[in-house]
Amino acid sequence: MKNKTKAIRIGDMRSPCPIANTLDIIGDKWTLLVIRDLFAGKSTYSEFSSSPESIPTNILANRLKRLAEYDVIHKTPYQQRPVRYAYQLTAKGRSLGPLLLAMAEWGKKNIAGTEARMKLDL
Amino acid sequence: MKNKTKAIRIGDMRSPCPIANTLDIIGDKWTLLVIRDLFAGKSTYSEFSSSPESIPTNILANRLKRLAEYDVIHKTPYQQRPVRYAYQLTAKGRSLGPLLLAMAEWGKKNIAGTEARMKLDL
DNA sequence: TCTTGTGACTTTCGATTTGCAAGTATCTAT
DNA sequence: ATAGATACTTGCAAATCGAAAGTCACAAGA
Repeated sequence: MKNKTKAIRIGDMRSPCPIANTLDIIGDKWTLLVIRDLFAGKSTYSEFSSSPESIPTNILANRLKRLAEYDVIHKTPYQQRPVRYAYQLTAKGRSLGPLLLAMAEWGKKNIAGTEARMKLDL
Repeated sequence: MKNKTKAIRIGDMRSPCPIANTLDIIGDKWTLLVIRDLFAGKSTYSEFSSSPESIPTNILANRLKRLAEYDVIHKTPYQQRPVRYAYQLTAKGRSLGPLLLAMAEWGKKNIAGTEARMKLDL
């Protein structure tokens, strides 16, 4: 079976620029924090919710949906009765490691008072 | 004289995470496109405006202001009569090179139809 | 069985941000 | 005097955000 992930349609792109198109997937205040949590080993809705930044639940649901549509993460039930879901990074998602690392490095060097309390498996 | 750039106040941070705090400066659809343009050698308001993504002028003004406040870029008049301004990356801004590179690489590898038409001096 | 609790969302709705269009200000050139 | 360029600012409707409350499925305890 084909995987049914959404691809950005070339005609709908604001430009062919790889940076612009990447921003259309992960360019906002919250998405990369969810990705960070996934790299930190978190995988459930409630684990993401309990991160220190307190992402609103509706935003979290929206971002998880978008990331799944673009095949950056995938959602699987890890138990029945009651159904519980786990989100995991796809290969595409894991390849965001260097980007996340570059961002963390920049923040640590350039923003006073920042501190990495979470170890990421980048 | 002291430089009067805005620092993120520790008490106002949503968390001490370097990634979260970096996102509060550059985490949106447009900011990194302006940074990209700067790395491509552009420096004026009209040059940013004429990029293929067509950033709205009010958004552009707002982002340039924010980036200057956080000392990522600085604005200098490059001529009088009439006054014309040039924006340039600071050292802090130039150190975003690796992040931009990581983002461009991810986009090229993972989003079909993207193509780098601009060469950046990262 | 009734009630409480947990996980995973969805809905509501006021506040904020976006983005298109038009307007302002300064100065040069014709 | 009028037009054109650069660099913005303003107005306003539409989209998005975000805090809080509600929904749904199931489990476990009283």
